[in-house]
Amino acid sequence: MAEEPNQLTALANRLRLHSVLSNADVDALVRLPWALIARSHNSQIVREGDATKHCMVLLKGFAHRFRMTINGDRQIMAVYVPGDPVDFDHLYLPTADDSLQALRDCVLASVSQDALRELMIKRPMIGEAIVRALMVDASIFREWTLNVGQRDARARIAHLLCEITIRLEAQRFDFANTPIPLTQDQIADATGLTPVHVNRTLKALKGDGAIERRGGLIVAPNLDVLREIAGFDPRYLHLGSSNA
Amino acid sequence: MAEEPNQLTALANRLRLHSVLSNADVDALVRLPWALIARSHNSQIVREGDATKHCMVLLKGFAHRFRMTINGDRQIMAVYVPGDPVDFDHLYLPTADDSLQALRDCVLASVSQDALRELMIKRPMIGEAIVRALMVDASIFREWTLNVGQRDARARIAHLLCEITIRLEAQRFDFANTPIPLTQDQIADATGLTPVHVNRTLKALKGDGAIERRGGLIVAPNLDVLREIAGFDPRYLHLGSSNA
DNA sequence: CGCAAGTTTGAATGGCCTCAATTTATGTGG
DNA sequence: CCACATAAATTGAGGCCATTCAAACTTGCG
Repeated sequence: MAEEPNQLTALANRLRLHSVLSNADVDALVRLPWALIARSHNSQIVREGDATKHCMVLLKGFAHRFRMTINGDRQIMAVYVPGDPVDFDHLYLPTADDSLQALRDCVLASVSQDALRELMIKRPMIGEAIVRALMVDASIFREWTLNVGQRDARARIAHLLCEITIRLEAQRFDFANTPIPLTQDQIADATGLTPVHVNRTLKALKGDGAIERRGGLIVAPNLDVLREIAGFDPRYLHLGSSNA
Repeated sequence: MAEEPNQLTALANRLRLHSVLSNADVDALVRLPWALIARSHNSQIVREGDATKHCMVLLKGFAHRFRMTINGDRQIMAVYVPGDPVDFDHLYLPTADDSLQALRDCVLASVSQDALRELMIKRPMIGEAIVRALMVDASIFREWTLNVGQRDARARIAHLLCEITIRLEAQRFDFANTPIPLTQDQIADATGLTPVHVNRTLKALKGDGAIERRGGLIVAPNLDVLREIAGFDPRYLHLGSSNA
C-alpha cells in the first residue's frame, strides 16, 4: 500500500470492527467507484421519503439521523462519526424513513447501490460484514430506546456522551481531545429532554468531573466517571470480538 | 397445496409483507427442517448473552424482547405477533444482546442457523427478504425511540396500541376482536411510564372511545380514534408496497 | 375458597417543562 | 478590527405531568 490511501479505507476499517475481512476483500471494497460529496453544517444529506440509489459513508465531520412527530418534535436516532456507513439500510428499503443531516461540515463518499450489491454477491464476506454492521446499528437503536425510556436525565446524557466517546475511541480518535459534536439543543433532541434541562444537567455533570468544557464544547477525558454515572454496559456495541 | 399447511408458511407470509418471493422460494423455505417449541406464559425464550445456534419464528401466542439497566429497570423493545421472526438478527450477531420472553403461552418454530444460511445462499431472494424484514424491524425500533422520547403518555400509549393493532391486521388477524396481549405493567415497560400512570391514561383513552375493555383485556375496535390521538404515521412500518 | 397476579384509586412529591430574559460565542461585512 | 447579526448557552421562577408510596379491589385459577 505505497499509494495514496483510498477514502473507502475508512469504511473497511469500520467493518473490521465487527467482521473479519481478507485483504482481498478490502482491496475489492476500496476499488468501488465512489464520489466525494461535501455537505456544510446543518445541510440535509437525505430527506425522509427519498428514493435512494446511493449509499453514503461518512469520511469527515459528523452527521445525525432523525425523524419528526406530526407536531414537529424532532427525535435524533443516531449520531455518526467518520467511517460510519450512514444509510446502508437503503440497500434493502428503497424509501428513506429518516432524514440525515450534517452536524458539522461533512465529507461523504457516495457509492451506487448497484455496484455495492454486485460486490456483495461477488464477495459474500463483504455482504455479511455490511449486514452485521447494520445489526449492530439496530442494537444501538434499541439501547437508545432503553436510554430514553428508563434513565433519568443525568444518566441519560452521560450514556449518550459515553457511547459517542467510546465509538470515537474504537475508530482510533483521540477521545480525550475530541469534543462531542453536539449542541445542547441536539443533545436534548437525542435524549428526549428540553434544552434548558440539558443545560442544567451538563452543569451538574461538570461539577462531578464527568465532563469538561473547552471553548464551548464538551469533552469527556475521564470516561470512567461518565461510565459510572451512566451505568454504561458496552455489550450492546458488540466491540469485544470480531464476528460478534 | 392440498396437504397439511406447513407451520413455516406463517413466516413466508410474513416475509411477503415486504418482499416478493416466488412460489419456488416459498416451497424451499417451508421445507426447511424445523422443530416445534412450546413456551408457557412468562418463560424465557432467549437470554441476553446466549450464544445462539437457532433462529425462532413465532407461530402462536405473543412474545416480547427486552433489555435491562444496571438498576434493574426493564425496557421492552419489541412486541412480536404470530408469523414474526423473533431473533433472526442472531444470524449476524452470535451473542444475544436482548432477552426474549413469552407474553402468553407460545409456540415457536426453531430453525438451525446453518440450514438457514445455506438456504439464503442458494436462494438469494430469501436472503434479501430476511434482511429486509430485519431492516423494517430496525425502523420500528427507531420509531419506539421517538415514541418514548417525544410523545406524552396519552399519545405514547395510543401509538403503541395502534402499532400492534395494525401489525396484527397486516397479518390478517381480526384486530377488532383481538385483544392487546399486554398487561399494564408491560405497557409501562414498553413506554417508559409507570404502571400507575398507564392505568390512569388507559382510563382516559377509554373515556375518549379510543379503546374498550373486554374481560380485563384491551381491544381497539375503532382504530381511527387511536390513530388521531397517537399522531400515527404508518410509513415506518413499510407496509405500503412490497420491496419497500 | 384462598392465593397470586393484575388492576384501580388516593394523596403527596418531584423531576422535568414552560416561559422569558440575559449573556456568551460565532461569524460576517464594512 | 470593530459593529452588528445570529446561533448557542445560561439563569430564574413557576407550574404540571408523571412519579412514588400505599392500600384496596378484582379476577383467574388450583
